[in-house]
Amino acid sequence: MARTRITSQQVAQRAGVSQSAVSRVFSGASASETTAQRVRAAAAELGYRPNVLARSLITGRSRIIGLVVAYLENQFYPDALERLSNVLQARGYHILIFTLSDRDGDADKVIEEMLDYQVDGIIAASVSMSDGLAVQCAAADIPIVLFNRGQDDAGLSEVTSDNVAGGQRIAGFLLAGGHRRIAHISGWQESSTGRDRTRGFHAGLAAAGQRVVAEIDGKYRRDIAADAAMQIWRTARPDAIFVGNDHMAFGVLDALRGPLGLNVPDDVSVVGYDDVAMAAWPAYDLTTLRQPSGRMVEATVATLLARIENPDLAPEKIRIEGALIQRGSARKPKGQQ
Amino acid sequence: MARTRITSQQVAQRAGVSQSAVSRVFSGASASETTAQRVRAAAAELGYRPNVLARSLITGRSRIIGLVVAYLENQFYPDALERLSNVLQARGYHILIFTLSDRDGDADKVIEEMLDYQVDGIIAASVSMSDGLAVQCAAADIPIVLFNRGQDDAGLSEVTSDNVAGGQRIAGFLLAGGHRRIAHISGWQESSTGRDRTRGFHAGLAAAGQRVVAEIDGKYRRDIAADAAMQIWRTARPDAIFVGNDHMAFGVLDALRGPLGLNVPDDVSVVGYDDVAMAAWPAYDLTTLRQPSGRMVEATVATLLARIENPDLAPEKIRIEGALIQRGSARKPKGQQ
DNA sequence: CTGAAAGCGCTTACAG
DNA sequence: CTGAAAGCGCTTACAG
Repeated sequence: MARTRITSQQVAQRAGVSQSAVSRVFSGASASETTAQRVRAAAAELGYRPNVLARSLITGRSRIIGLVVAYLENQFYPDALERLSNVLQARGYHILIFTLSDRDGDADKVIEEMLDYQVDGIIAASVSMSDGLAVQCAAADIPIVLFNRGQDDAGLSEVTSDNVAGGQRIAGFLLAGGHRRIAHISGWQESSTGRDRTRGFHAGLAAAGQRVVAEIDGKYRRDIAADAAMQIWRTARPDAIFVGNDHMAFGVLDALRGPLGLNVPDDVSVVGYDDVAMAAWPAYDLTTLRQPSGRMVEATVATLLARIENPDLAPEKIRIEGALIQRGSARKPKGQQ
Repeated sequence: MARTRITSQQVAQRAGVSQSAVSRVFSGASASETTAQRVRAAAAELGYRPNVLARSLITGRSRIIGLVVAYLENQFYPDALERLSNVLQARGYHILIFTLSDRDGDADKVIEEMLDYQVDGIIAASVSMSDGLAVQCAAADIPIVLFNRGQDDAGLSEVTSDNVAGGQRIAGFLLAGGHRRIAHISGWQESSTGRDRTRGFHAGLAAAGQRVVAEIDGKYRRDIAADAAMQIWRTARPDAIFVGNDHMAFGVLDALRGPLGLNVPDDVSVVGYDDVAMAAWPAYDLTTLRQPSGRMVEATVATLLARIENPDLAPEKIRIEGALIQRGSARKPKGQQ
């Protein structure tokens, strides 16, 4: 069976008009009402729909947004992906997905493939990228926005929460709760989010003349974080642990309550970062700093589409405030319920 | 700044060959070694990469696979999505994502949009589709495979686990464990997976002269399932509950252990379906029937690409066996540890 | 092996 | 408003 999609030519023939006329009614250009009706009737009978790829060849707009994702096991990302897709779909764009097989590394190679598909813009979630690559995209005039990751040097747009302020906030909260032996299982220190949260956290402790009693890089991996929790407990006996994201915090809670048989928060408080849906589930009931995924997605799409429509716009660095969500995994400050 | 991608024409000029020659070396057609070298050198200097969209216009192959997804909050799907993307990417295809905003409903509209993008094939995960639509895809000669969903009437490919056998297996397991008041919070009964698991479960109970003491449709939603658990406990006092998927089972466990203060499995056993990563986490430690996501993905890609490359192939219905994974949420049969 | 030419399915000036 | 024509960036017979 041959692949036989209907073309505008065939519609034109059936409607008794020129192919250009058909194109005009489907691209919203001017056409008389009678022409439009005949074209639409013919198209409906034939089941015609314009070939988006052919259109994009001439318009230079594919209406495809390339999305690089990793860490899909961290609920924050599927959630963001779904939101991004919905918002973009509503605005007539679609997402072409690129996953990173080996964690870091070849974001660059993947972006080259995106360019092959003539994407109108790129969203890189939880991914950094080489400066050379950023330059290449700039040269090709493809707007990029980093989602939940920052990069100082390159002139890229980025949308993050205020991770430094968040880390600081958590330090203040733990201190106010009377914790004095505070440990940290950090987010991956090769990522801006990991570094910023840690930096803010340190600053918050330092402001009260304190410092962490132990610190290990959890690298955003559940298993590494769980091991880190065991080790930190054995060596430092903390009364609180700030974990660099919720995904790791769940592993930490499991390790603390399971193998170690500890009571959270009586023996030790645990605070995460993100406020993914699971953080509210009774099994974890995790105190955490919310990254407002919905608002981050809206900002991402807004700035990306704005730059697609107007390439002269400068890159933006957008920082969204998040709230501390107090649940049961951390002792609360006195005088507060 | 104008969008200025390099074209094969420019490479040809720089290399001192014809545009066809450039095309040949990049499409793998025959070319002399000297020509190939000059072309590659010129391309490298200019940063040329072929325009995939232009290529697909003439070859009739976009190397884009449309993927419809929903239920991304159920970890089974992001996991499958990541696997699908990796496997397809390795074979030179990429995924264009389409999310369903309102649960059921307009899978059809979304598929029309996919056709506009000239996708080479479609994977519909956790989605059914109207027969009319299936016919339309057949007419356009676009292979479709339903992932984790079946549809009897239409001549579509599908990849599922053996849900009937799975439901039956779980019934046998619970019976062998000495349970006698068995309840069921079913997977969505408008979906083939939900229906099949329930059917197998009923059959398994019936084979031992038993039937469920209570049953509510959880519709694959955590909150509905949690409410159902409360209601079933109040009205029927079951000693075991089979929940139609893991995602709901987590909510059921939270409801049983939290508000109801029950001990699982001493007061009541709980069994899920899927074996998502979280099922192995200590907080849930869920006994469940594994759907082998990796094998399902491989089968999906294999059958889809086979039909893309050879359109005469008939649709396949592939059923993959899953194992029962015994963990701590359900009492085990006597004489077994 | 190689170049000139036709053509994939559209959009968009250009005349009329 | 409308049609004929050029052209988007490629691939692929067709001659040579």
